[in-house]
Amino acid sequence: MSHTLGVRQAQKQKTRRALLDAALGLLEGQSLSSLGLREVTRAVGVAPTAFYRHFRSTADLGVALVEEALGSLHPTIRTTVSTTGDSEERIARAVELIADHVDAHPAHVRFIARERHGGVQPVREAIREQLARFAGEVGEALAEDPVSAGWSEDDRLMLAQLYVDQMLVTASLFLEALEAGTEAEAGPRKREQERERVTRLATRQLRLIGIGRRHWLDGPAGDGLAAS
Amino acid sequence: MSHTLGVRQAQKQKTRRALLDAALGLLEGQSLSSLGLREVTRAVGVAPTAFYRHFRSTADLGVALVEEALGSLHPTIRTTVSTTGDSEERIARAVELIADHVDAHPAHVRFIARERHGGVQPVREAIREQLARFAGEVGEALAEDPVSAGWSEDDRLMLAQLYVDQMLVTASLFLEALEAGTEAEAGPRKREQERERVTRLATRQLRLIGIGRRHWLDGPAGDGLAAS
DNA sequence: AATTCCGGAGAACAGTTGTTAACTGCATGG
DNA sequence: CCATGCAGTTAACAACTGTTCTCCGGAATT
Repeated sequence: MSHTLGVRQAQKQKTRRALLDAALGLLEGQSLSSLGLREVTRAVGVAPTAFYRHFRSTADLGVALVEEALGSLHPTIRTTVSTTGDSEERIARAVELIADHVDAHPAHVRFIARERHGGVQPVREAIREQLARFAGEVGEALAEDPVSAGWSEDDRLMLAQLYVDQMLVTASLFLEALEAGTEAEAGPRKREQERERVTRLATRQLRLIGIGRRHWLDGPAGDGLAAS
Repeated sequence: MSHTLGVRQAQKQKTRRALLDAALGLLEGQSLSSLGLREVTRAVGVAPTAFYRHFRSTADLGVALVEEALGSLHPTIRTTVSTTGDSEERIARAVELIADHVDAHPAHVRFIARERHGGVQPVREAIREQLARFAGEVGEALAEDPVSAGWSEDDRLMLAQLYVDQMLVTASLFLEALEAGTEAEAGPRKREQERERVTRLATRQLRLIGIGRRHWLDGPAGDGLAAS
């Protein structure tokens, strides 16, 4: 099997990595649709034409970045959702997991949030596809949870999508909190505060959704309260 | 009062409008950070330098677009949230209102979704500010709703933010549904189907949130079910 | 050991970009 | 009616873009 890959392909993948990393760095201050091919190669210290040996265009590179940012996340999400324990504990663990992920890979998170609705169609498509996979997997995990016993698959999927979107919203908030501490002199003091604020907010939002989930099958007339 | 504005300023606002409209059109296929000043003026049929008579930069134009897209939406949202009636009816009305707004102003919706996390900081800021105002107003409206009686302001605001984010997610889905019917031969048949699908999805998600809302104060141990 | 393969370099292309300066014509206010 | 103000024009600038073609050197294959 893995026969150490040869000096040739090793170097190739090395500059490929350099291109991806440089692009990700440059994308902190702009969107993909304005990222120039030359800009990337210049940052790496390589000739513009070398770019074509790895990607057809910057859009192509963007799709590769999507794979890198979301592709390896599927097992993590699966195990997080289908973990056992008290409802409160599971929420706390999920929120903490999101916060840690944003801390570890802020550029990836920013890239996904930015390009999900960005100006490059193939990239939007790639993100949509990955998120749909997430929703499908969360939906499957919900099927094995007694709280969702008796739910139709349609309902499980609508909740799964709610969870996935909520995850993205929360990740984006954590990212903003991270950046709030990088604003000149504001210092890591405010960053900590903001992080705590987002944690509390996301936790309570997930809690409310969880409550709605537990009473979903109480019956259409079982809510006992008319609104106003 | 309004003394017919003079021929001079009338013409100025006319080209200003043309610039804004042309930019909005061009932004359907790219993001603001890649929108060129010359590109806009060329689309209008005006000299590049004329741009400076109206905006300092394309970022400036973007901020103006944010105002235009969200500024006039505050009264609509306020009345929608604090409308009376059955919970189901209110949800249906809200979803329909979102769908109609996307139909009427698709370019505005796409712009906001795209630039909310886009590469131009002042525009992100402007959007964040408007959405925060929305959340605040929804929070106030919730205070006058008996369903949220006894809620802390903090809790009202966390629900309001959940509603606002959910509104944006739903609007974005309706926009995708709209575009699904513009893909070559797919025809308005699929568009209608997709629109119905999104309507059903958003309705049930709001329903679940509403259920969670009604049971929010049932007490921390009142959920009667342990999760797995 | 000789030959093929291929990642990267170099130079050149036509076209684009934002910004400056000095101008023109016309509605406006005195 | 004349002088001012100002939206829009014209021309030019240096810098940048994506893409093509030709070439080089060294690893990979035979």
